[in-house]
Amino acid sequence: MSTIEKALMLLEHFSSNRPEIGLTEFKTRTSIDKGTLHRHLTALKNSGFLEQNYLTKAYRLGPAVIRLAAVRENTVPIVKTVQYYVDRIADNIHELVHAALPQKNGMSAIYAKDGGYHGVRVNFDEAEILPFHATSSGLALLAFHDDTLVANVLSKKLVSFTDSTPTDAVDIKANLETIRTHGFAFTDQSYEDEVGSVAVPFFGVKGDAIGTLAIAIPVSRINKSFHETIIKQLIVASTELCRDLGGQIPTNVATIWASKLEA
Amino acid sequence: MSTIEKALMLLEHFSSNRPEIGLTEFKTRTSIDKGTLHRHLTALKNSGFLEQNYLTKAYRLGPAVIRLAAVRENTVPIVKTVQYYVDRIADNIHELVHAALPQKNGMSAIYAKDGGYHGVRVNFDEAEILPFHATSSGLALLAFHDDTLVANVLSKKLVSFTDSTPTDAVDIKANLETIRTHGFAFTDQSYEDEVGSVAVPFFGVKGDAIGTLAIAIPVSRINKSFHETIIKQLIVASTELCRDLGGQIPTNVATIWASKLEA
DNA sequence: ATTATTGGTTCAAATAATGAACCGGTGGAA
DNA sequence: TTCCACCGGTTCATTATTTGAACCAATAAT
Repeated sequence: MSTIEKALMLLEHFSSNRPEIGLTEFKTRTSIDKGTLHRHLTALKNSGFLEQNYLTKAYRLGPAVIRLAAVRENTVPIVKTVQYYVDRIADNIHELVHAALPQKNGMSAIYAKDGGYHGVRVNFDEAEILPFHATSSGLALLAFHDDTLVANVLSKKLVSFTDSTPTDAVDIKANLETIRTHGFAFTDQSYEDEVGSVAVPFFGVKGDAIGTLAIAIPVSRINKSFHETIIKQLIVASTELCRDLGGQIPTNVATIWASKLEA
Repeated sequence: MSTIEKALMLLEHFSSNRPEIGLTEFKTRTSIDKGTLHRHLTALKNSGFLEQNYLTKAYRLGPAVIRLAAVRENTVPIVKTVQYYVDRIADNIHELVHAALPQKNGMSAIYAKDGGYHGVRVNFDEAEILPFHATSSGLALLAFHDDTLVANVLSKKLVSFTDSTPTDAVDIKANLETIRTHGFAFTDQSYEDEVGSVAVPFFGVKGDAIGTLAIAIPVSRINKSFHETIIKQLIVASTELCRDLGGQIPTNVATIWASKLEA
């Protein structure tokens, strides 16, 4: 792996939950040599990707990422486009809805809205990395992305988050096949206890999944008719979203989705 | 310079005006060897910082930057905080107002609003890099940031954009001194013909300038009383912004600003 | 059909990355 | 105070990666 990739991997450790990381903490998290780490962090700092808390010396993300995100959003306005649909679904079904994009090691929610006026809410931390194998977003993406990503994900150790987290590569492969035939993914407490989720992919110009729309619900509120309502909403939204983004829904998926909507 | 920094410098070439860049174009823009470039671009692509237009093979910014910006904004919500003040000023004075943060080679506008209902408008491209020496934003930041940045900027070649662009390091240093005594910076067609601008810095916890609030106006509309109105608005907004961000206005600046407001 | 231009690859030579040991400062604990 | 542990940061010989001129393959232009 190139030095560049090694250094950029360091940025993946930051999240809303962990906004600042010191040198020693990085060392324990990565088991990279302290000298090397310091050089990499300094390079990232010099490039504006990190800055240092001048009191604690801990590193946090720097201003360069803001500019880049603005340019990216100007180029491919996914966030802005996605917001409309997430809001719409959230308003309709009164649950926590989010859209996520794939990163190297999982999905990252780019926008979420909790339309709920329920007492029990699903907790949600934007910009957290959602593991591919344990979340409906991740599975929905894997199922409709290219096989190399699937192979890559399954070749690594599959962390268990709850008693229901699938950690067997064969099981997951079978599940991906099911997801392909159904046109959506769902999970039952595989990432967080008491939380189920449903996700559909949305597609890019090549007809490959470039992101997902998903809903997370406390398991107590899931029942068959609600499940069907949710799926229909997601399918409709994803269809319109693909149109907005200039994406192509693969014909087999389009067929499956059409039949779901009729039902 | 480290390989990491060299690779990350490549990202600076992207802007709203230039969202996609091919290998050969990169080569002409950077005069880095094609082999090296390709390796770097591939590393950035593998890390999610770039992705490729699958038809033209040109590179554009990737989804990783979106996640990072979300985390950064969650950590230090500058963009969100700044919007309120930019909007307020724009609504009051009906001109193009923007807030900018320093990047490696200039300022980058993170938010802009054109409050104008004038016929002649200043053109503005968000996420463009505004050179330090030719814009009021850049000068305002230099004047109140640490001296190493000033030395760094002045040691490089100072590009001329118009007939009025200051390109002499001594002149600029003198101007920075003036800016420090006035508490604000202004330029007259030094970056674009027919456009003048005024900027004030805002400060971080250490009392160092971490960004700027600025206004760009067609020179035809500038006059003394308007100039004074603008400066007052900027000073008030920056003061409140510093409070919101937990920043410290250096005492000498605070004194200067207070006297301006009384006038 | 030919040429120019594109993105991408190769491999010996040149250079930068690495990491064990080290430094200096800070904040307890004895 | 003295001691120790822990922090961020630095050094320099060893090692591994980066580099770039030449090359390849595919596409677009003439």
